[in-house]
Amino acid sequence: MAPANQHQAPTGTRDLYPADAARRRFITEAWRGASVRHGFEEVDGPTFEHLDLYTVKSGQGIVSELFSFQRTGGEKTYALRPEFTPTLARLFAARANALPKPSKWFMAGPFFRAERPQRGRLREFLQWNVDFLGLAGDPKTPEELTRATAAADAEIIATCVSMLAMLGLGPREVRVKINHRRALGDWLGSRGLPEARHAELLTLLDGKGKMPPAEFAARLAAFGFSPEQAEIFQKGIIRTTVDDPASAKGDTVLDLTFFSQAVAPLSEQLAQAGILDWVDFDLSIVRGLAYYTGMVFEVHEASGGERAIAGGGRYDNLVELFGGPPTPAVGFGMGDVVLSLVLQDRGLMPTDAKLAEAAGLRPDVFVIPNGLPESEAMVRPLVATCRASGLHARHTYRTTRNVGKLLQEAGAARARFAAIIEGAAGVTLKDLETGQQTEKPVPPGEVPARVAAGRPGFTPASPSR
RNA sequence: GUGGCCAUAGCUCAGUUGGUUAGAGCACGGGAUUGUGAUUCCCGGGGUCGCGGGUUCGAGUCCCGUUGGCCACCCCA
Repeated sequence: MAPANQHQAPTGTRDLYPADAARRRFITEAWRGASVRHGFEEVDGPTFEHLDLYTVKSGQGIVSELFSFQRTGGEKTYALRPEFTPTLARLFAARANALPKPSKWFMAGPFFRAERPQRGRLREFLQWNVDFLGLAGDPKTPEELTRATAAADAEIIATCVSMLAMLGLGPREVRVKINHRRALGDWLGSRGLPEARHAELLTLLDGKGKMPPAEFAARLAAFGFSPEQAEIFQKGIIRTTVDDPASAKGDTVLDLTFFSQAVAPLSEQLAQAGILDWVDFDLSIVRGLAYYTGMVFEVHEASGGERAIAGGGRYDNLVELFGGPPTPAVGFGMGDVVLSLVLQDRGLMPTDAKLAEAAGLRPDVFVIPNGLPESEAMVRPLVATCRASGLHARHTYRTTRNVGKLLQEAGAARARFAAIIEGAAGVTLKDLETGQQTEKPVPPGEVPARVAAGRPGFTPASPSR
């Protein structure tokens, strides 16, 4: 793409020009806002770790999927972080005794995976991670444990939903698909499926979209499911209500009573959070075969055309695996790539002008000389005075002395005020939104205060304009 | 790692069976216009046509390789 003496960005990375950086900020600020509203505190870790940290959980097979390296002359092998959970577990394990229970943490930052880019996937991306570590109320009885677990699970899902809602997405645009690993496993066991074959079935469920329905049904038959039952799995979605959490009870084709009862406490909590109408219970949500021990969920665009917007679940064994005390935990991750695609496709990404305003990038004042040499000499001092007062002040870099052109530039920069220097007579302040301007020039020294006050004593603009 | 499609200005694209010095719109800069954000008009900077090789009197155009992009597979923590 470029001549030999030029450089290009590595595969799967992005260059961010001002408008791109503004869009990225829009997303990260929404992440941060939802996290803070729900009482999560920000943490972070290194962007690279010892390679071993990632093989503990995922095995050696993971190595080919990540960027690993050694320092020249060094012996230790590092890897750019492909996910946050191992770092999170490491952080929590190191100070577990001193940390409050529960601890509610979030982070947002860059992650790296050495995979071939395609729609919704890059090699460098941003990811928002939200985790609820420990449980409220030191539950002792099974009933207390069930209630506290469901409450934490629902809080995590609610935080995710809250962020999507703030961006203008609703239950018609995105669906939260929830499954329950342990309930599914118990149910399969009750049907007589040996535990050794559960993983095999999960893999099959996970891959249902990549094979014809007939093949899916045929392979389910090997697990003792009838074609009618296979169709239930094919559709996947199970409705539950708070009034009748076991509403699938009457389903004689696929007796899901066990499953429905297992997710009833979560349904109740989701209803209390006011987000049950965002949710489908879906037996085909598997989330790989990794470390999830209970509830798992993914957020998908309703049309199903995109990859998952977010995914997560309960991982009660992981902190212990990384050397901490046994700690129940639940969390999720959301990447910026698919989310951006969904927002763009739905027209929910604000215009550049609105992004600049939301990010606080609008200039307070744009200083314009009226063409006299003495006025031009006053531009930089006035700009400096305004900036020293804490104002966002700009001036032109153009050579033109055409005041109309310069006002146009001030407007294009979305400045709130234009300050037209009239030489020794002073400065005319113009409100660029209302078109009003000061009747008589004001002394330069008064400009910062008048701009800051937002009421610089305007009179209506002349009708001649 | 495998496969398909694609690559001309910052962006969107045109470029005839291979034929002179590669074009348009938008964007950007200057001017018409030392005094008020519009409209209009004029002018200008910008490209070794992704890169390298081959065929040919002649290649943006045809062939091969390569790099990059998009899409799918694998995988998805």
